[in-house]
Amino acid sequence: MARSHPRRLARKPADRYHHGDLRRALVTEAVRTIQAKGVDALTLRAVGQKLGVSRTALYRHFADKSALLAAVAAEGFRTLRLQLVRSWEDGGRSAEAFNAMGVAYVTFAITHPSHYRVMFGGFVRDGTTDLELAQEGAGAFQALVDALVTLQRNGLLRQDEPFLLARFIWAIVHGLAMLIIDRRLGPGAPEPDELVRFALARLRTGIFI
Amino acid sequence: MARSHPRRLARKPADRYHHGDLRRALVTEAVRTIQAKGVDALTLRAVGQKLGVSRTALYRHFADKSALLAAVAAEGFRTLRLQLVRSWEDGGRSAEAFNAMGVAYVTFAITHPSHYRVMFGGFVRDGTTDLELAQEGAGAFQALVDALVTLQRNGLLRQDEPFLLARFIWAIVHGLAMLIIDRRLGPGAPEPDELVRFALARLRTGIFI
DNA sequence: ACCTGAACACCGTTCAAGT
DNA sequence: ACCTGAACACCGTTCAAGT
Repeated sequence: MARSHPRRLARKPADRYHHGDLRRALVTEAVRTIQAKGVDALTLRAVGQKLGVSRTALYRHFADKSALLAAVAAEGFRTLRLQLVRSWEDGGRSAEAFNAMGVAYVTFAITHPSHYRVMFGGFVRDGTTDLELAQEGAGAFQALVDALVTLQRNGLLRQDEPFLLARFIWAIVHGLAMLIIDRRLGPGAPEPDELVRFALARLRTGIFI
Repeated sequence: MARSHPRRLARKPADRYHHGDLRRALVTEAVRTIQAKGVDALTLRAVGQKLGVSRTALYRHFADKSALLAAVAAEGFRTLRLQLVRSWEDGGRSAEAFNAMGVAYVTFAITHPSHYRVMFGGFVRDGTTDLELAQEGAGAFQALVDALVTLQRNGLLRQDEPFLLARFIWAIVHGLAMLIIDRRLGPGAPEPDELVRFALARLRTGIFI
C-alpha cells in the first residue's frame, strides 16, 4: 500500500534501465514510426520517449541517426529476402514461381512504402558503408540470382551472365515499385498486378517485332 | 569619393530589393546547392544568404520548403524532357534513336544524381499536387509515349497500349538510374552504358528461351 | 557499461514592422 | 507588393555527471 494513487502512471519505470535489447527495440520502434508517419516524422527524441528512455540513450547503440536508418534499411532487406525466397519456393522454383517473386517484390514495396524508401532513398549517409546493410542488401539480391540460375539450369532462361541479368530484372521491379510509391504513374495508371504481369509478359516476348 | 574603403565589400547591395526575378534566382540557387552538396545540405537560410536576401524573403514566392523543392523537381523534368527529345530527334526518330533516348535518360540521372533524387525521392510533400511539377512530369513522360507511338506507326514495335508500354520502359530506365545512383549494384557492376545496352537488347529478344 | 538532463548549434516558419 | 529582423518551436548531437 505504499502507492497512494495506483491509477496514475508512474513517472519512471520500476527498473531505471531499459530491459532487454534496447538496440532491437529502437529499430523496431523506428520501423513502426516510419511505416505509420513517414521518414520525415522520425525523430530520435520521439523514439526514445516511446520506449521510456532518454533521447540520448540511442547513442549507446548507434553512432547517429544515419546509423539507425541503416539498421532500419537492413531490416527491410531481410524481410524482403524472406518474402522473395518464400514466393520462389512455394511456387516450386518454376517459371511461375519467378512470376510470383516479381509480384512479391512490388507488393512488399507497396505495402511498406516508407520503409522501402529508406532502403533505397539515399537516406543513409553517403560515406558510410554499413556492414549489416551491405550484407542484407546483397542477400536479397542473391535470392534473385539464385532463382535465375536455377531457371537457366532448367533450360527456361537465356544463358546470359546471371548477375547482369539479375541487375536488369531488379531494375524493372525496383523501377515499377518506386514509380508506384511516388504516384508517378498518373491517375489513369493500371493496378500494380497488371503492370507486373505486363512487364513479365514483355520479358517473355521482347517488345519489338 | 564618398566611399572611404572601396576594397571592402558593401554590407548591403545598392538597391535594397532583389533585382529581377527572385523566384527564378531561388530555384537556380537551390538547384546549384543540391547538385553541389546534396538535398540535405539545402537550407533556406543559406539560399537567401547566397542571393543577398533575408532568410524569409523566399516565402513571398513559395509557400514553404516543399514548394521550392517542387519547383526544383519541375525544373529537372523540363531539362530531362529537352534532352530526351533532342536524342530522339537527332537520332532520326529511329529504333537507334530510341536507344539513344534510353542512354540519355540514365545519363541525366547519373550526371545530376541529387537533382534526380528530388524529382523522385518523395521530398515533395505528399498532400501537395504542385501544378507545374505535375505538368512537367507529364511532359517528360509524353516525350517517351510520342517516341513509342512513332515506332509503332513505323511497324517497329508491338502494338501494345502505348501508355502501358511507356510505363514499362520508364520503370526500366528509372530503376537502372536509381540503382546506379544509390550505388546498389555493387562494386563489380558494369558501366551504365553496358547496363542500358543489355536492357535494350533483352527488350528486343525477351529473356526467355 | 549504460543511462540521464542540460546545453549547443542549427533549422523552418511566423509575424509585426518597415519601404 | 516586397523585404526585413526578432522570435518561436523543434531537432540532432555533445558532454559532464550519475548508477
